[in-house]
Amino acid sequence: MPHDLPKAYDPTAIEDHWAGYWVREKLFAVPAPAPRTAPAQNQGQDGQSFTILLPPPNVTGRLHMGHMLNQTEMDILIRWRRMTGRLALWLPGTDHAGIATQMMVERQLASEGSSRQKLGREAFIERVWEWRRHYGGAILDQMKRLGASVDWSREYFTMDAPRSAAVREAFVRLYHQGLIYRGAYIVNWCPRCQTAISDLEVVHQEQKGHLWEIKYPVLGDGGQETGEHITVATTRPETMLGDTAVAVHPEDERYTRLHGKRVRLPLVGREIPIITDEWVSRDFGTGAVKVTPAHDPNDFALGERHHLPSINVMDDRGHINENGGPYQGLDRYAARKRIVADLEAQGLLAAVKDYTNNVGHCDRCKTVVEPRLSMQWFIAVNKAPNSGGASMAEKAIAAVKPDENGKKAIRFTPENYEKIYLEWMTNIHDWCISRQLWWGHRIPAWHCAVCHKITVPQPNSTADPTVCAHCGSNEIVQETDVLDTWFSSGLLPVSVFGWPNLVLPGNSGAPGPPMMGTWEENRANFDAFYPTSLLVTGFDILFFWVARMIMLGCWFSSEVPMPDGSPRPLAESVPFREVYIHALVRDANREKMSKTKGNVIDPIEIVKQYGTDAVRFTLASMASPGTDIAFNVARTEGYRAFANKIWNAARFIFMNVDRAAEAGIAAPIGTITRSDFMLNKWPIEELWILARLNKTANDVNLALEKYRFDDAANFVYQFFWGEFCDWYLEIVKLRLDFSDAAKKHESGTALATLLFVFERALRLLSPFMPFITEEIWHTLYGGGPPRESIALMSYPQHENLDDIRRMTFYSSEIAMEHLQIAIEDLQQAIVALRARRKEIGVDEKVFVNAKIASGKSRVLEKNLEILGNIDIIQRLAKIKDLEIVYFSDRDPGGRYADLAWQTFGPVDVFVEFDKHVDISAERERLTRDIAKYEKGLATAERQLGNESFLAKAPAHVVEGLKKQEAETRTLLEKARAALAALPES
RNA sequence: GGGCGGUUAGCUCAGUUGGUUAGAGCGCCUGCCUUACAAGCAGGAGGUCGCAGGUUCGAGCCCUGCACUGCCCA
Repeated sequence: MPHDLPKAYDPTAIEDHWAGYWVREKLFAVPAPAPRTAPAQNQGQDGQSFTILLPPPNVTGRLHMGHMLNQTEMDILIRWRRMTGRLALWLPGTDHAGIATQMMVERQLASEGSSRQKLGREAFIERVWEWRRHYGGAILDQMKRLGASVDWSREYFTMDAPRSAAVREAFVRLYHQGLIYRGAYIVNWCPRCQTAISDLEVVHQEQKGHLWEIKYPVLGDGGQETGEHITVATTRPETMLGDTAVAVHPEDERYTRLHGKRVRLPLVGREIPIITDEWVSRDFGTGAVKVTPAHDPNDFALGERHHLPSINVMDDRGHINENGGPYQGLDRYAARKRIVADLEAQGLLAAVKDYTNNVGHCDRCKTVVEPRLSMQWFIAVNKAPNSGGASMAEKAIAAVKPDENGKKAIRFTPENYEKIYLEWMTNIHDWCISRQLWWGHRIPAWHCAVCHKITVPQPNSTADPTVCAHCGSNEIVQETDVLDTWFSSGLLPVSVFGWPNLVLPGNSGAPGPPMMGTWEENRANFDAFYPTSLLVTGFDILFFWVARMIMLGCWFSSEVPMPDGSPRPLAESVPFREVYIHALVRDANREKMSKTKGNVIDPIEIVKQYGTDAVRFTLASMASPGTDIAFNVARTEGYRAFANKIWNAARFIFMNVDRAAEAGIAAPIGTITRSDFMLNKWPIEELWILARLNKTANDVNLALEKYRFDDAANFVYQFFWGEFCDWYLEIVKLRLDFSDAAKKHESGTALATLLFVFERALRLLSPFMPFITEEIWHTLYGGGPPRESIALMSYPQHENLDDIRRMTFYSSEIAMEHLQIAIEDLQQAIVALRARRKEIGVDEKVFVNAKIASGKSRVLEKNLEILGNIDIIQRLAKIKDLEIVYFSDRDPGGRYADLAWQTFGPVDVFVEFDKHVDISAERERLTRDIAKYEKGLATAERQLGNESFLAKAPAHVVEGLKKQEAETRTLLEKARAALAALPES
């Protein structure tokens, strides 16, 4: 089997193939567990499943760097857990994204000269569905291309039939529990989107504006103007049309005499009272404020307290309405101009001051939000349900707060998000869930034209009501508002596993809503996969989505009994057990990526240039919890080089497999074939690399447990490149001589170990770089791999070492440590020889004679180890004859003044060469060294002379410092002697 | 206005409960196309850990103040 691999790794040549293969072969599909049969069996309870729900991207979206980071992290974790033997399920899907999608289609209609109004609601919705069928899969296709190991057979959409059924059932249940109400409240209104938006969808931005001070004429008892004025300050003068009071602080002495008086509202002529309220800030503006309950949340609260009327002066486009008299029809900003001008003309404008304030903008379209009074639907998050018990917010707090034993049902990483979450949830306001859109889940409530009451279907009913539940009239029409998109995505953790079908009584054996499966299947899925194990997401949707999933998930899952039939406790009703919050991906200059700045990095473009694996590795290696990622392609270039390194290691290995085959040596993969267990028959590099592989596996596993993607990636990188390639491969070249029949056994066993380690290293790397490892792994098995994919193999674990230990005399930790020291000595000797060669200008290619001297502090056996491996030193440091001597031999006078020798840490080296040493360079180097040693020695001596230190510091610290002091002293002596021995120049 | 975080090598970041002379990748300098790899190999330079105090035998890490900077909430 010849292995013809191109010299440089070309990811584009293989990635599409494997991405398609993984999807086509359904490698990551997790079928529904066997349906549960009574009595209850315990299917998902032993912690063996590992489930992640993909934060659903907007159906209108294109993959950006944030998605790629998010998905890379999830894919690493799910691939890793799958390889460690867990039943690993990753559920993909998309979000119908009410406003965004509607905007997208409206824009399309506009370009055709049409509009949604012209089309009508029904046709418009059909048009959106059509749009979704055409373009809605784009972002998931990108995900497929990036190799995300999700179960595509379980793909969901927040508007599909099962999810719609869940939304309807959730709404009606909450309504009948008294937790959903309709009322006129101040909401954030977007005049462009023509819908209410939640507090979270408003982004505040500092903006330079003005503070207008307006004089309101004070009226006397008879209603006549007294000639006196009260001056109010406002940033939005146009809202004065809706003023219903002027408010001052009760203790503000400037206005005491005006308490109880009335003023005439300029331009409008309405008489309104002056009221007192402690909310008014005496320092703001003039200390007197106008009160417009219909257009400001604070004023609304004030109006409630003082029973003021609310006068809405704007329509849904932000234009002045019929209540604005002569200003009717004007846009809010045009009205502002006119009103200011008119006030000025009447001499009622006292002042105009520059003022910077925080203005709310619509998160979607950046239009300035208008607080506006309107009829909306809300969830009462702080209210107990009719049946009694905790409120939604209380449950959501209990799910995160440590209980009396310090246990948490949901754990956040990084931990500080727990505090942020609890802070928010403790101060949460009722959730406005209605949106004045057409695209979305239409609210299942019917208005009666006769009695004006609302009819909401009973739970567990699929039919829509035909008559009013209160008066029996058949003149009922369905509410036109739709639900907030986050309402449906908040239900996902339960709706993807068959809620509500599995709690509807009497449903056993009957099919649920379309696409939902049977009650038994739903139940089996729920038992196996709920609660999900982990949620990986960005902090930007902590409140939007994470918090809402916790609220809704805890609420609705609590009625699903445990597999054994017992009631579900809070710890088992949470939607996920862990939340990992990742950071923001910024550009190389740490700037937030934005379309307007033009610094957006398209992950697909980068992937095309460098390969998916390299981009994934970049993100992983920088994904330290809590730190933003400054994405720099220089890093990606480095990891493309890493992929290339692995590729070429594979080429080297395949070349040797081929050579061995020609010599009639078969090399089995995955077994170590040493038949001779004698210690001295085990080459030092084999034991060492096996130990390193083992240690690396351990480190990587531990790092991933803690979501330390950066550490995990770096451990693998360091092992593969710094240890496997740089040292082990270079050393093993000595053993791979297949031409010599006498060495057949040795070379065959060396190759077997090489293959053993390489194959495991590929598995170790696979979750991080799935494409290249899959490709090489399949090639390694020459078309007959033990599984369909490396991703289905087991992940290397620490325990593997026990087998190796049993096969050798390295049966103790101490022996392994000894081995570690021995190889380090060997490496140090090689590094020292190479450095010395460089210092004295030996040509890279030339083999020279050399000597090494090691100190008495090093144990004799170590030197023997080196002697036994002298060929390694010779090869790696290009040495002809190597002599090992002791310090006493190398320097009989004890003055260390022999210029031909140089000290490198614990070893002194001598390299035979006829060229002269560069005296000035040598002097510079030695002077620098001496300064460094002197400083180190002074520090050490000061510490060791301190009695408190000796008394209080732990023994190993004192011990270490003493040893270090002695070593530094020797190095200093040597350096001083060498400097003194330098000839004058 | 309230709250949270950050400041460590030229750049981007690690640094576990305070403990021996602070690490990595990239970049930089020097020399090499050594038949796995120039997307490579070998060697090397580079940091008074934002500033000022304090606690301690000992501080990048703990405390106080200051400066700069980012984010969230109102």
